Formats: sequence, structure tokens, C-alpha cells
Amino acid sequence: MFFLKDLPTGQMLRAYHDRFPEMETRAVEDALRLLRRASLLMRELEAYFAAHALSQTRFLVLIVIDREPDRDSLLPSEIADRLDVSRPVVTETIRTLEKAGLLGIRGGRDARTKQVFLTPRGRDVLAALLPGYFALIGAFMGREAP
Amino acid sequence: MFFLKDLPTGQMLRAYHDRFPEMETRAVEDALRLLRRASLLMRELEAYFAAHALSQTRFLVLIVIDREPDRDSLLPSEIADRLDVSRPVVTETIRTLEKAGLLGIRGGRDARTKQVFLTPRGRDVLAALLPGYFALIGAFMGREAP
DNA sequence: TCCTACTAGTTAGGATCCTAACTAACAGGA
DNA sequence: TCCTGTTAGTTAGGATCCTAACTAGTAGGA
Repeated sequence: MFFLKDLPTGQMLRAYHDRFPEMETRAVEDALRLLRRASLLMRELEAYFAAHALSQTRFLVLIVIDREPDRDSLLPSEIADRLDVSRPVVTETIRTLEKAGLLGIRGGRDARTKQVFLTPRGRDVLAALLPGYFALIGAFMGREAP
Repeated sequence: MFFLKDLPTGQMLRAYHDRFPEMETRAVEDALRLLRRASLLMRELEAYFAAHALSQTRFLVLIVIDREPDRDSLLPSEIADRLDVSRPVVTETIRTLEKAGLLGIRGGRDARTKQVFLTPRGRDVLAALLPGYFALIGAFMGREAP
């Protein structure tokens, strides 16, 4: 998350360019706009998920299982591969979602591993969530970038 | 932060579009690319700050004081106005930066408030940090979007 | 004067993330 | 067989963020 509300004014950027002439003003402006716009969208998404007792990360765990074309379960390690979070976060998120009844677990072929799958309830929750999720994104992307 | 490493394939998006026809495929694709690219840049920035005993938020507190054109101090409430973080985070960040000797504090006109300013050391640290910061952004923005 | 409402900032408690260290199970050669 | 190195996942401890509730100081009218 990028927390700067007001991007630097032209005056500010000129002042920094005077102090640091190697600064590529245009690249910095573009990067800050990118970060800010993405952060605003993330805030909206987090609020949407929170209103449905989920979070970005919990949602993404459900999605990566759901979107898999030819399988209906993933190993925790496969989930970790697909998400940019640490292993402990995957462990904890799976535990939370299992407690909530959205994920189920069955043994893998190896005693070290386990297959994680969406329960019918998990499927329902996701199906109920996605239209609002897509609508939120559509509305956000339709808005002018500030 | 947006944690999905691999954005959905065309096949996945078509499958979701079949289930949710009101989904604007293009907007969703663009939004996910925006989120992912911004998150990659944030990861790099966080790593850069961490290597210098700072964080995004600590850096931004220093910057919003430094960049102010006609003043050399801000009230905590003004810092909170400029950053998209909660008040307690501002309180804690200022305390940390003061302990580190990068910020100083003097009384405001009101006994409730206080002026927060950059110490000479704070100014030095920021000046030493900015060239690498600008270089990192320049390098990132120069790279092709994946 | 003094009571009430407001403003500024802090404290408390909980959620989520990280790295490092740990436990358990497997694989393959001596 | 059994030892060693690897793989999968969890636990422990710490950082950073949030909301809600609190303390202290100010302002303005009865």
C-alpha cells in the first residue's frame, strides 16, 4: 500500500530536480500515479471484502483454487507458489477459511501434504462475491484517473 | 498490496465471463495488471527502505515535511492529512523517527499540538536516500510491463 | 465563571504480514 | 537397513496497520 494522498506538485518536483538532477521527473510522476491509483483500488477492494467477512488474501486463496482449469484442489505449496505471500500466511489463511467452512482438506499422496478444496459453501460464497467484485472494478476503471 | 503472482489466463477469464456475463473482461484485466505492477514496485521500494532502516511510511513522513515549500515543520494532524494512514500510525511513526534522531519536536502554539521538523541528521538521511530511490523508480519504469 | 461540545493526540486491542527456526516425512546412497 | 540431505508445513516472535476508546486542552455561550 502506498500512502501518499497528494502527489507532489510540479513545484515540488522541480525543487527536487534541482537538488537531484539525475532524477527522471516523468518516470517518478508516472510511478507515483501508478502507486496511488492502485492503492485507491486496493482500499476499495479491502473494504468490499471486509464487508463480506473476507480479506484480499482470503479471497485470493479461494480464487486460485476456483480458477484452476482441470483440478478442484491445490496443495498449500501450490497456493503459495501462485500468491506473493509467505508460507506462514498461507498456513494461517487456510486454517481460517477451513474454520469458516469455505475450504475442506483431504490427505495428499504424501503424508506431508494435503489437498485443499472449496466446499460447496465456499463455492457459494465466492459466486455471491464475484459479481460485486467485478462491478467494483468496472466502476473504478471507468472513473477518470485523478 | 496485491498478492496474485500470475494474472488469470485468457482461458480463465473466458470461463469467468461465461459464468458472469456482466463482467467487463478488459477492465478486470487492466485492473489486475495495475494492481500487480504497483505491488511489484512497492515490494522493491519496501526492500530498499528496509535496507536503510526505514519503511515506506517512515520515508513518507520525512518526505512530506521536507517537500513543504514555505515551512520547515508540520503538525502531526497535517502529516495525517497528507498521508492515507490512521492517526495512531502517525503518532507511532513520529515517535520512532524521533527516537532515531531524524525528527525533532517543538511546542505548537496550542498546548495540544506540536511542530514536527527534520533534524540535520534527518535531512542528511533523506538526501542520502533519494538518489537511490529515484534510480530504483527510473529502472522499474524503464522495464517493460510484464 | 463554568458547562458543554469540539479538537488533537495517544493508548489499547486485534488483524495481518514478515523472517527464522522448528517438526515431520520422504528419498537415495553406503 | 540406516544415515543424510531435502521437502512440506507449522510455530514463534516481531513489525505495521486498523478501529474504538481515552485523555487533555480549547472555545464559546448561559
